[in-house]
Amino acid sequence: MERQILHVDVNNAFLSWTAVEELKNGANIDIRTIPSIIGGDEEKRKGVVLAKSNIAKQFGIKTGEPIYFARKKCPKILVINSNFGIYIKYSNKLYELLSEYTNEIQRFSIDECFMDLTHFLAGRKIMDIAQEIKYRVKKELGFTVNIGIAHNKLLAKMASDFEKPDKIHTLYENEIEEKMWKLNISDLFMVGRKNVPKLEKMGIKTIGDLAKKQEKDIHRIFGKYGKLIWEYANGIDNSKVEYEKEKPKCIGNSITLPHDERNIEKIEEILLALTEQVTYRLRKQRMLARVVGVTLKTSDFVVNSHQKKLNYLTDSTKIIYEEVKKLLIELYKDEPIRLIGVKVERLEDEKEKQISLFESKEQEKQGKLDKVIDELKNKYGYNKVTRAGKMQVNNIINLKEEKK
DNA sequence: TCTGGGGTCCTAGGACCC
DNA sequence: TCTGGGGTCCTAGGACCC
Repeated sequence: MERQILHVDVNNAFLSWTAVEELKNGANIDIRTIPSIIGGDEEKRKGVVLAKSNIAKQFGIKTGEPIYFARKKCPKILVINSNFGIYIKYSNKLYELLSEYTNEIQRFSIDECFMDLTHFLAGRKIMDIAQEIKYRVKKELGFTVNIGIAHNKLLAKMASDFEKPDKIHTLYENEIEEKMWKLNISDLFMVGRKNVPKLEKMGIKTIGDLAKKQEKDIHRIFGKYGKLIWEYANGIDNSKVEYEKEKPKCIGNSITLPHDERNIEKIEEILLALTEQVTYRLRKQRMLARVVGVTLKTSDFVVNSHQKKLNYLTDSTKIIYEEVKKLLIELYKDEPIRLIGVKVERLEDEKEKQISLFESKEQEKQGKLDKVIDELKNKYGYNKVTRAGKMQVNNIINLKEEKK
């Protein structure tokens, strides 16, 4: 049976949500109607465009580019600092509304959901449901969405990316040639910056050009990735809407520093703050890590990483900090550091842990300490309780509220 | 020009084993 | 002297997404 899939995508999400929040608080201009962008803090060297209004887009401003460029393109642009608390609030509201239509919903990102309505149509036409969702989101939540309708996720996602904003598009198998094949190859999901020039050199300029190539040729040249994008170009995708909440496969925390840093003690202090946040989230997930890693980016944007597989599973702040500190020291070559990152991976459920008869008194003590600190953080707020003593560090590393 | 942060997945090369 | 092949595991790095 053909599946009935929707992809719901919030138009200019961070900017729209900010507009809604501002209007609710009595603002008299709607930032969606002027040249405006949402960006990170330029003073802290996080000055990239995270979202833009449609008018900003007309000036050629692109998501991901430095705010500095955006100002060159449009000197009168209004720049608003990002505020993730707001985004999570509206993301949750959207999710709740969509949940009235099916429980087979996958939160694909903070502003996108896939919905499988195959078993939830209740005699209605899928187009009617999409129209109702679009209307209700606008009326009840105050922002617009694009909705793609198709028989699989890839085509639904491609469809929602057609004309914007506030539009519904279908992309059924018999419409692929007419609606999708004419698009530039860069418009295909999973075809990014690095592979576009390679494909173009092979004479592949549109999605249709890729679709018409021999699968085996693309597979041979690009490996597994080639097979994937060839199938996508032909509208083939059998992946399911993953509506069961999945456990994370890795947890990481990184920060671009306000200034390049070459004082190793300072770097270690930041490393501790990052580790503390990562292990706090790890314990919150009730998971244990087998691999830990450190990433450094130097002032000239060269990225180096070191990781290590432990021969045990742990969620201990102290143990993981000691490991990543060793990795940092191996990695660090007395250069100015722009970014520091910590991550844990090969995660396993806490309950999988073998109960070690030989767990030392020291390990036991650390586990209890972590638990006490976590409880204090939960009670008084993450940044109020910390081991990475210095306020400077606490000020740059903030825990964003978790998604629901 | 000045370039975030959080993820997932894949690949290549080297170590090591039989 | 000059010398296998296959498999697994580990690590580093990179592509892609939003």
